[in-house]
Amino acid sequence: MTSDPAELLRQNALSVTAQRLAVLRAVSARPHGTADTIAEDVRAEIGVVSKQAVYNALGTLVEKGLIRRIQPAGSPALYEDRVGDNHHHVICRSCGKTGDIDCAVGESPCLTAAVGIGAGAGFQIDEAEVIYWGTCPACLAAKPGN
Amino acid sequence: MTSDPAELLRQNALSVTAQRLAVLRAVSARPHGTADTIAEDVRAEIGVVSKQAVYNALGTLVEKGLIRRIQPAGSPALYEDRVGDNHHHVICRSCGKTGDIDCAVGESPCLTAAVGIGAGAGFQIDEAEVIYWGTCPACLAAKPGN
DNA sequence: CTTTTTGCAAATGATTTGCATTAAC
DNA sequence: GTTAATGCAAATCATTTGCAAAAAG
Repeated sequence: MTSDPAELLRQNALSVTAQRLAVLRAVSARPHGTADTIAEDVRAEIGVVSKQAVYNALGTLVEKGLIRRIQPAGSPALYEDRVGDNHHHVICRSCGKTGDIDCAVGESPCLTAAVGIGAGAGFQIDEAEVIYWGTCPACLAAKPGN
Repeated sequence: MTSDPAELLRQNALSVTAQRLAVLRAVSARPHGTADTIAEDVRAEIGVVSKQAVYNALGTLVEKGLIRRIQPAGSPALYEDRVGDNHHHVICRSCGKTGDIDCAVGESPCLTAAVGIGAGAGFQIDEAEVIYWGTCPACLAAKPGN
């Protein structure tokens, strides 16, 4: 089906370029990478890419729903290729490590939970962005008291 | 108890300055204001304030837990004085209007839901940041099809 | 050949940083 | 008088924008 990156692009009326393919691959290979990280990975793969090509590709891919953008407070945006499943993220305050968390409450609990409540009543919710802030196991071990 | 702003500052080992008091008041008076909005409000109250004093005050107050910072993707940070209660936010994609949403699932469902799950296992969660994206009633009415 | 994308540079916007001046304690 | 906070300017960082050159369809 849509397992082939090039095919995936074509299906979305996008030109198939080496940069986009590399970006797509980089996002898959290293989930939760920043635009910078991805640019590096892409460079490692196809030599050179301009920062704009990366931003451009990422933006387009997000628009088409091929990848997802996560924007944590105060940090650069992260990108991942898990789309369509309602999952959320944990971010370590110390090292920035990011993990996935499958929503524990069911299918899309946050969305249903939010509809028609108090001060936010009447809003037509289309997306729930959930970020858990905390400390990852490694950092917990490294700095027990400190 | 801590109803007096000046007292509140004192309790947190902070100097009581006109700017901080005004910032505190502005955040209470206009929840979900941006740093800019707050700066304006403060200026309306005490004449002049530098942008830095505002950022400074907001940063300190957030650190001390007197106010809360909400950072929506791609938009300037918002500030509010509702702290300590596990509530979330809805933001309108069209007009940016922000509303509060009391967590429908109970006390601190998101926190408990997250502990010890799959890829995020072992994280010590200390905060759940939830932002619902959608369209507010006004914008829904204004642009039905468009 | 026409349209889209890349690449380079410059622009934008929010937030931070450095340091002298000023106010708080 | 000493410490902490303000104000002004400059710096930083992620991301966007504009436009010519290059590649895709």
